[in-house]
Amino acid sequence: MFRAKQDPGQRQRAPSQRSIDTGLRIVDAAERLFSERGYDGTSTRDIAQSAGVTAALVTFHGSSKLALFETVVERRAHAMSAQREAALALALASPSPTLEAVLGAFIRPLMSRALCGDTQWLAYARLVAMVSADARWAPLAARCFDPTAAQFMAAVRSIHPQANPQDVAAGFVFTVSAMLSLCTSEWRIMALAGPDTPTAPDRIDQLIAYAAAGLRMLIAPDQPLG
Amino acid sequence: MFRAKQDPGQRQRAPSQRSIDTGLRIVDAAERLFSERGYDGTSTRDIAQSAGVTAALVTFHGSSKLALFETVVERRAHAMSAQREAALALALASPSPTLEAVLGAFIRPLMSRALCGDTQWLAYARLVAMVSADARWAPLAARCFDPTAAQFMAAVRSIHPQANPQDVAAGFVFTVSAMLSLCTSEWRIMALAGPDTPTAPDRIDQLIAYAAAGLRMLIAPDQPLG
DNA sequence: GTCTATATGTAGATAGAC
DNA sequence: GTCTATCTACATATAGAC
Repeated sequence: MFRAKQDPGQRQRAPSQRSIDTGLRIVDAAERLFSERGYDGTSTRDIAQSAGVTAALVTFHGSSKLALFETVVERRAHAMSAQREAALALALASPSPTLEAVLGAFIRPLMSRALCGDTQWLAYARLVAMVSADARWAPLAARCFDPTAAQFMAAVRSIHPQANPQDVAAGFVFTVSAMLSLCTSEWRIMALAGPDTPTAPDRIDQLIAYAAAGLRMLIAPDQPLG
Repeated sequence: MFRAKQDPGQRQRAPSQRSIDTGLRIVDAAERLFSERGYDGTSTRDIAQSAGVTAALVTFHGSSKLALFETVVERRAHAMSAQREAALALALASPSPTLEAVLGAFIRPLMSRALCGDTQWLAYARLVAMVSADARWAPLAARCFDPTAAQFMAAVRSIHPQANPQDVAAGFVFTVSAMLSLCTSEWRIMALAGPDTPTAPDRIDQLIAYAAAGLRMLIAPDQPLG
C-alpha cells in the first residue's frame, strides 16, 4: 500500500490481498483518529486498536508515524485535485464564467462528499483543515494543494483581469478557511444558530454565495454584480 | 495568578511579587508554546524551559496542564470581549449602522493587536483558532466567546431584521474562520501571493470588505448595497 | 516558593518467534 | 505478515529538602 521502508533491494513479490486489506484498515483508522485528535494527540497504539491490528503492524505498514500521517494526507489529494481541475475546466468552458461557478468547482468536490454522510471524507476534510492551519505542515500542504490553488487563482484573474493578485490570494485563503469551517465548526454553527441547521447542500450553497460575493467585493468593488 | 489548587482553606497570604512574576512568565510561555505546537504537542517541560523555571514550578503554579491551558485561553478573553462590545455599542450608535462597522467592531480588537507586532497577542489569536476548530474545546470556547458572538449576531439582525437567523449564524462562522486564517495561514497567503504581502491594516480592511459583502449576500441578496 | 529526585504511565520503534 | 515481548525515551505529577 504505502510501504516505504525497503529501499535496499526491490520488492520481492506482490503484497497479498490480506496485507493490502490490513494496510487499508490502518490508513483509514489513522485518517479518522488524526482528524479527531491531531497528530500529537493520536498514538500509533490508538490507531492499531481502531484498525483491529496489533501495534507492531502499524509501524510495519506505515514505516513511521510521520510517514503514515503524510500518506494519509496525500492519499486523497491527487483524486481530489483531478476532480477540482476537471470541474474548473467545465466552469471556464462557459461563454461567461462566473465566480460562483469557479468557486463551486473548488468547493464541491470536497464538501459534497464530506458533508453528505461519508465519514472518511469528513475526516479527511478535517485533516485538510489541520494541515492548512499549522505552519508545521506547510511543505506537505504546498505539495498537495498549492498547484491546484494556483490554477483557481489564475481562473479568477482570467475572469477579472484587472484584479490585484494579492487581493485574489487573500480572498482565496479566506474562502478556503470559511469552507473548512463547515467541517471543523459544525458544533459552533449549531450552538449559535439553534438546532434547525440547514441541510448539507444548503450549507454548501450558502458558502458559495458568501465567498463569491466577498471575493467579488475585493477584486471588483465598483461593478454592480460582476 | 491563577493558582487553583488549594480549595481546602483560604489563601493564607498575598503572593509575593516574585511569585506573581513567575506565574506570569509561565502563562506567557504556555501561550506561546500551546499556540505553536498545540496542546498535545507541548510538554510542561517545554513550558518550564521557555519560562526559565524548573518543571515542578509549572505544576505548582498551573495546578495541571489542562488547567494551565484553560487559564491561558481565559486570560485575555474577558478584556477582548469587553473591547468588542464597547466597539459594537459605538457602531450601533450611528444613525445608520453598517455591516462593515459591526464586523469591524468584532474583528479589530483582536486582529489589530495580533497582526501589528504584539507576539503574545498573535499567539493568543492562533490559540483562539485552535480552540475554535476543535470540538474537544467546545465548552471552553462556548464559555469564552459565545456570549459576545450572540450580541454581534443580534446586532446584524437589528440592521437586517428580515434576515434568517441561520444565515446570520453561518455567515458569522464563515467570517470568524476567515479572520483567524489571517493568523494561522500567513505562510499560505505569502506562498500564493508572492512576497509583496499587504501591510497588516490593509489585510484587516480586506477581510472586513470581504466578510461584509459575503454576509450581505447571505442575508439581503436583493438589496443593491445594503 | 523553589528546588532535586523520583514515581508512574505511556509514547514510538524494533527483535525475533511463528 | 503477523504476533509477543521489550528497549529507550519522555510524559505528567508529586514528595520532601531547603
